[in-house]
Amino acid sequence: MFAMRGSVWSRERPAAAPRETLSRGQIVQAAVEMLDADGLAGLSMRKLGAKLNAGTTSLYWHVQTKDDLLELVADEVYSEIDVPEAEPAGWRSAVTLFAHSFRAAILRHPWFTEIATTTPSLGPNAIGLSGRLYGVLKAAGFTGLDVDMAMGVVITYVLGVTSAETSWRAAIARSGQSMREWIDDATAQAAEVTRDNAEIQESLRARRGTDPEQLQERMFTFGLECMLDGLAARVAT
Amino acid sequence: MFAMRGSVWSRERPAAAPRETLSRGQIVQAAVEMLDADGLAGLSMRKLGAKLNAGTTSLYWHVQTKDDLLELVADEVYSEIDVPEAEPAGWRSAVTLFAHSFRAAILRHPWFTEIATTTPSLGPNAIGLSGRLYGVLKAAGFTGLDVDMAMGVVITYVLGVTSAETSWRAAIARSGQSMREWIDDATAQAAEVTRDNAEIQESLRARRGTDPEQLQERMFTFGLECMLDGLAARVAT
DNA sequence: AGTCCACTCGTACGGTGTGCAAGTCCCTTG
DNA sequence: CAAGGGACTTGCACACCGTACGAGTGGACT
Repeated sequence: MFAMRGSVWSRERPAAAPRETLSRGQIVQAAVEMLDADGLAGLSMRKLGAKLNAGTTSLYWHVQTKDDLLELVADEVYSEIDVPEAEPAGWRSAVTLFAHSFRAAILRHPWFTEIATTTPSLGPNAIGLSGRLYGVLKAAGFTGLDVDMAMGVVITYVLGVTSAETSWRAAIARSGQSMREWIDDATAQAAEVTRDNAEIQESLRARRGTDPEQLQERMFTFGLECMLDGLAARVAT
Repeated sequence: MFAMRGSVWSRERPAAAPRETLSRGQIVQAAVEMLDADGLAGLSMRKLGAKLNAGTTSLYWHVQTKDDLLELVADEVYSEIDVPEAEPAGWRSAVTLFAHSFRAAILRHPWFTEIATTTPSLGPNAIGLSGRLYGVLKAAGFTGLDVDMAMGVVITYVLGVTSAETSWRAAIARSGQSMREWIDDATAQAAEVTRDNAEIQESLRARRGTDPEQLQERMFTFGLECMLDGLAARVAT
């Protein structure tokens, strides 16, 4: 042929350029985007393949199963969470910041709770995070099993509260109603069931009108403070 | 034919017996049994129909959608939970008993967490339970929003901790390993990732051998006590 | 030039939830 | 007793799912 070996034309792309290939990181990242956009129920291997311009089953060379992928994706979220050092500001402040950072990450990725409450977190980021939190609590003066328990209790508290939060946000989104409408309906339903309890009726009426998102955050810190009070009472100063 | 009208044979069943028909309660009960046996992933409308000797789509006359059925089924769990009165033993004891009763119910129906962290609980049993808990806390001296927050915080704490617990139990069951093996593997994995953190290494080594189920319960009450300490400090005596 | 291996992908299988329209039974009314 | 109507059941079909499998392809090595 015309092009000789070594001529410019014979290798438009650098000859050594390895074939463009899918990678695990690429897949995980695309999955995160898709989850953020469509939620857990909206993620399918077929759609994910299409989004990456790849055949559906190509993904299965890089990832054993969809559940495995979800574990990878969940571990990605842990990488977004801060665990400050205990040093200058004290353990209580560090744990508080951690908790808020955790909550913020979850609210950015609401699908996270569904995965995290279903499969244990054993990815490197999750374990690394535990390690740092462990350090903070140990430095705070907790000893023996108390370190593990304090850690577990804080983590699961955050997960529990935010699960509740994301679940009703999702329910509202599913219903197609506005938040206001949905809450009014739910309150009406509650009122119906508890119609013989005057106190609750009054409380339901009283709470109407307060911003639920803000209320949710207040509750989060309220419970966190309670928890931390209890922990503080159990640490040898 | 031989049998005359009115003879015993012509109507084995009392003639007026209305056609045997599916009922919502029947469906819910069968679903609970199936869930207890096979977990959430093991429940399908087809299998449920078969179990009830009914066509699959017959169920859809009594229940709008599978998700609706799951809500009904979850609300059934709430009916198994005790909320003692605050009266003789004090609010703290009542809430403690409630929390343990809640946890016990969840451990009996591990699939519950997956539903409860996904969809808000608005069924009559759930709301009724909230009402009673509300009464306890109000009687304890909480006022205004604090009642709601205290209630929410306790409920979500229990849900959070037990979610973690059921999730690793399920993971073990899925893996086919024994609990001991699985934990050893997980610990090894954690050790690998945190290999440069001497404190954790030591802690991991120390915890090997303690019964994880018992440890889980200790952690549950540990966190609960912390929470209650914090709450106690916030209630006007 | 030939071999090997990392990687891709089309096809197919056995499931899933559920909309739809036809059917069956019983109770009520004429 | 006949006819009508509504409560309830059901088979079929659709669109979608996760993934096992085996054939294919391209680049790097010998």
